[in-house]
Amino acid sequence: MKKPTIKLFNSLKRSLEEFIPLEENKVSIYTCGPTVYDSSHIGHARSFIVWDCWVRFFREINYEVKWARNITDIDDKIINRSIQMGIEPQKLARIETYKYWKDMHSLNVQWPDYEPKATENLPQMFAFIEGLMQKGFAYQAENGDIYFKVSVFKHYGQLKNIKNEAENISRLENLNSKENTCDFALWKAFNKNEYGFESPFGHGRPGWHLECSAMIKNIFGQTIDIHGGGEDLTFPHHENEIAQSEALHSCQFSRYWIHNGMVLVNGRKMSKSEGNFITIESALKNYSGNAIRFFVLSAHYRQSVNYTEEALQAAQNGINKLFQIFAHDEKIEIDKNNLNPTFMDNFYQYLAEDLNTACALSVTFEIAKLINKSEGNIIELKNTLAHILSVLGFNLTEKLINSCDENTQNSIVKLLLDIRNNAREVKNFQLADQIRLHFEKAGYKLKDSAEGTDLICLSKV
RNA sequence: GGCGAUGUAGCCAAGUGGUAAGGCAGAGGUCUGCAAAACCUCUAUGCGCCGGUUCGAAUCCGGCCGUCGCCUCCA
Repeated sequence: MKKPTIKLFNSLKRSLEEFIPLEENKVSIYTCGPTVYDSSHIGHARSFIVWDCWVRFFREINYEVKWARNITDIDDKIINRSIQMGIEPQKLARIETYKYWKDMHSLNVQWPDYEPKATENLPQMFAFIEGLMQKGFAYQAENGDIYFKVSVFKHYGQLKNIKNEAENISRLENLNSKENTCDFALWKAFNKNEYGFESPFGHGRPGWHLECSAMIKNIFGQTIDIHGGGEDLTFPHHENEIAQSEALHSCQFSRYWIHNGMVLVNGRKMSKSEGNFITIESALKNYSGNAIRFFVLSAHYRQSVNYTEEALQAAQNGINKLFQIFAHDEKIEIDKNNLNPTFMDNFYQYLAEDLNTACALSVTFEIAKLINKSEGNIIELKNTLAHILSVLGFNLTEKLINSCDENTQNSIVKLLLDIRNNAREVKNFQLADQIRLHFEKAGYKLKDSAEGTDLICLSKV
């Protein structure tokens, strides 16, 4: 297969560019992960699904991908929440990390190759700060805080597109101990009795922006191919990452920057602080992980999308229609040597054009229609459809039919017992015994009494 | 105020010069014991508004209006 030319919208240049990796056939990609202090919501889900899809696509067209996605486990929010809950910050971080992993699993988001945590990279951060101080890009204020000196870094404002100093006025009026409002904290000093870590600069906590720069340096070195994140992170987070890393290394930090659009609720950004969020966990009560993924992928990743129940239901109906095709298959096995070249080519072209997943999804419906009409090579078409769905990251093991949840199973058992008791009443013992035998084969003994019929699990007696 | 997006049918959403993908919802039909699923047909002479460039514009240019994001923690 010929590798398609990938174009992606580089936020750094604000234009669509051909992707040319540093090393041929290799991609190093870092995406911003969560701050683990509370449940992830659909906005987070979108971001994680989009990066998962980028990575899956790169792998599909035979790039050797190294993907890192961090976990921010030091943060004021974690500390504040943990105080409220009366537990250690690191314990809260672990609890929330497990929940996050569970959400990622439900959404079929792949494990990244590296998942660095801030708390596990403190020495790297110390070294980073020391390097910046030695080069004159950082200073320690009287209160012990260490700040990055923005005025010394001449290339500040690449992502934000700042043209002159006057535009670069922060809304923050509080200088604290900073020399300039634009300067940002690399290290925040705290009293010994407050939560923090020992460092060469005293007791305190690292700044958020520093974390990503230090971990990227640790995993990938000075330059990576792609850095991704939500578009709300472009400023100041990503701008500051660039400043730190390029100041220290005197070379380009990330060659391409990709940013995903926001999920809106009633026209407003879904966010914790607005309180208008739907957690992944709660959405999964009504819709499948595949439906959430379908919802995300049916819009271009850079657009903002509105979360509505109607949209999620539409996504659920859409994905159900596609999976209906595999409803009677025991399991889905993909033979990569039996793919429809025309559809695959179209599919690749769409994804290669800045990951146009909406168009890529339209290919699946074209194939589905042919299969449902029994036109063409059905085995090849089904195989192609399954493969495309897997590249988009859908979970092919989610069964549509012949499976039901525990509540439904229990109610069906009750229904069977009712039918059997009705049969006994009308002396249809053949049917009653047939049902009894069926339960016994499944490992349950039926015991009739005046109070009704009890179900005894033989393996638990 | 600065920076950046965006406005396409009831809803979601593709489409950067050649005559409006796809999905959801809806209507009618085929099939069916009844359903479900599937299939067929229908659903924007028009892409926020007004001008301009062009043989030709949703697409390019200018103006206007609306919406959103960032500039403060945020995916």
